[in-house]
Amino acid sequence: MSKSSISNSVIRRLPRYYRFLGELENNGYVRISSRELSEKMGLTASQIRQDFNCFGEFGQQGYGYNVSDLRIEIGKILGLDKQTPMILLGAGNLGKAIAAHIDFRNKGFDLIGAFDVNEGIIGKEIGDLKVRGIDELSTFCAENKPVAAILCVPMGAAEKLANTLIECGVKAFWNFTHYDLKVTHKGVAVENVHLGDSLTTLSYCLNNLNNSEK
Amino acid sequence: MSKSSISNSVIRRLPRYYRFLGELENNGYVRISSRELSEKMGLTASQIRQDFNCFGEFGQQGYGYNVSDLRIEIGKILGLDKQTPMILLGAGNLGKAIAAHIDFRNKGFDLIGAFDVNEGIIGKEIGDLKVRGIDELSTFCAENKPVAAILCVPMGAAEKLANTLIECGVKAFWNFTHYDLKVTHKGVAVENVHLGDSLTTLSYCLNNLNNSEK
DNA sequence: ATCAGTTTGTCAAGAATTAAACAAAGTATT
DNA sequence: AATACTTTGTTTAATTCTTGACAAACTGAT
Repeated sequence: MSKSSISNSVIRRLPRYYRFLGELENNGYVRISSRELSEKMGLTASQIRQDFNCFGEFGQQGYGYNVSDLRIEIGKILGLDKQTPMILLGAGNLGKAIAAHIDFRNKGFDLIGAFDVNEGIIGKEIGDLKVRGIDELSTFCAENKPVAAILCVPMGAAEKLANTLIECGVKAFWNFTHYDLKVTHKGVAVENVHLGDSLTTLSYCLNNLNNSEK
Repeated sequence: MSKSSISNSVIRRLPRYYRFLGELENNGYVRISSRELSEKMGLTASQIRQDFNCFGEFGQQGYGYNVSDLRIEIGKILGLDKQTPMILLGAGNLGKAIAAHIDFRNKGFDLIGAFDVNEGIIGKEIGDLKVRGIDELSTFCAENKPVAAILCVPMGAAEKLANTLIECGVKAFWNFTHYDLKVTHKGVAVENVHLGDSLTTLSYCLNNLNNSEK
């Protein structure tokens, strides 16, 4: 209720801070200054101090920041102390790979179900989950109350499915479809991934390498 | 040599413009105004006009933009008229899924090889490619001159592998590892994806939904 | 051909983001 | 305990990005 209006730029940097602090901790760092962190991360020390100050005063003059404490604080800000129940929609190549590849527990989520329409996929195992038919979706949601969903379905199915899920109480979408999911409903969070756009951007950068020098 | 210093914000929007223009064309649109496009994309018309103007004058007063022509122009800007040879490093779950899921040809690339260290994976098929052992990498590069690489290897292997590939002539990296690949070498393009950070951001947004209203 | 309406390209104002600067408050060593 | 050094939190300045405004130029209908 307190910390409204954190800028999007700051939010986008938070996961990276969290990641670097974890690595520092693993490498035995107990404390770190904004200057040293800025060198490791390729940012300015000023920006780091200002980012952290959006959420409170975590450092100490003359000392710097306690790595472990700061990491825990940022983890709380990111909601990583929670375990939001999440389901996967679309258990094809990509959905399966994401379910297997991501460490959900350390990202604030708990993957509790997977669904597909393809008869050839239904019943198969993904990790310790069995893929369910999409017809079981509403019953499952009523019983297990998932709050987040991964969308790995074809573009055409995305919008309708998202609306169904919202009716079932889903409040967060991690969207890998080619459909730009809009945040029309209030109180719903959307993260559009768009791997294709990412690769397209790389194409631009590659083809304009020589021009980029000022 | 002409169009230096296009801002990163503009570049990040280009793939989305290209995508939307493709959909418009498929839906039979011949022309579109910045105002109408802005409504569809959720941007301001002013921003769209200024973005396009970074690259030339593609519109016509009183008429708008020709959808097909504009799409082709943006495609050229993005380098999508090329077919840059690309290889995949790490053909596990994620690598396989990406290779299968992405339409490389329409993103300016051509996937010509896949490599792994795991004996259980070497020799398997990914699409029409056979996974090669990593020991074949330098020979393959010498013969086939790949210019881009997808990194889907464990974090610990990323940096060393990237340096090897740069020596082999690779100039663009699509990096899915947890390692933040830095662009130290001049003339090398890097696109770090970091799916974990994306999910972490979603966790933040979900846990701060109520606070985000001003 | 003229005229009302539309839409671009561009300039200038406004916001937002990033960087620099520095006093205040700590640390560490003598 | 005193002094030199370090580093934060915060203010101020610079830069970048976005939006608003409007003349110039075109369309399309009369």
